[in-house]
Amino acid sequence: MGGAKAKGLLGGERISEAEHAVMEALWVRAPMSAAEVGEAVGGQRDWSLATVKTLLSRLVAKGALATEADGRRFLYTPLIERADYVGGESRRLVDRLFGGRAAPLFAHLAESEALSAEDIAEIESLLQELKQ
Amino acid sequence: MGGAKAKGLLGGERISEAEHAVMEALWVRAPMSAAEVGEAVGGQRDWSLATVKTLLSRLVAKGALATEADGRRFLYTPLIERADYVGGESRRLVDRLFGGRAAPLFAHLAESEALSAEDIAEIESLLQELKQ
DNA sequence: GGGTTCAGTTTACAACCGTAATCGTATCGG
DNA sequence: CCGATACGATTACGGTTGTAAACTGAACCC
Repeated sequence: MGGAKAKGLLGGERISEAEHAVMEALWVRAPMSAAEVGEAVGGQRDWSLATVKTLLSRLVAKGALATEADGRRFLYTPLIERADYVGGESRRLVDRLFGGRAAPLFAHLAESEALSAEDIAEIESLLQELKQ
Repeated sequence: MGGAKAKGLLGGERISEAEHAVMEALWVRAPMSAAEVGEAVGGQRDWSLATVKTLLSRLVAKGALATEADGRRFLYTPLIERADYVGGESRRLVDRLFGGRAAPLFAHLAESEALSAEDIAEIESLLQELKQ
């Protein structure tokens, strides 16, 4: 289900951190107008509407968002799936810091107490599934 | 073992990706001169020595490296530990993409086949330790 | 001891990022 | 019909990053 070959971003353009916040809003609900996106991210970041518009434009330019005209304005919709983005970023980190192996990442998270009891239980059951 | 209070980078300066490659070289062996670092990273990136020097200077400015005079040149040594850097970056990713929970990260890595059989075995034994 | 060499420092410069203000124009209310 | 609005597009601008050349001063070799 998606992620297999869907490369996303044409040419390997990367999504910046601020842009990512905009994507998150649109992954929650889409399509949305610029104003709606501004309102949606308003809780997290303190951006002027102008800033949101700039980010939306850049994301469209990067091929991460599609626009659909709705009267005099645009509605924006993600062109890449959150799962693909998240997977890509995770992989990048694992590659860059752990030589592509996930186990050391796990060890680090565990060591730094970033794992809650629920996390551990959850991961355990995931492992059970994987082993089948 | 380190990481407890060793904050690293003064003021929260971030290490860029290119700079990180330099840090990796110095985490493997330190101290090293600029020329030695250039040689060490030569395999990975195709940088001119000038580029390496720039990166070293920036890292010193950021408080990530210490310099020690050795005749007419400097020897560079990391001021932050790799474990701290890696831990911080991992945490940042988990916070940004998974709301701070590590389990979904694993779900993603698992789903995207980023987990090898060894990874799974290794994580399993780590889990056993954690549960004690 | 004067040129060559080597090392760090300064300067460069385009792309990208965060953050916006301004501009131009289509629309809407009166 | 006209001014106020609401939008997207254009322009801005300082900081960071990647990548490197030019500069400068010290050390070393004839």
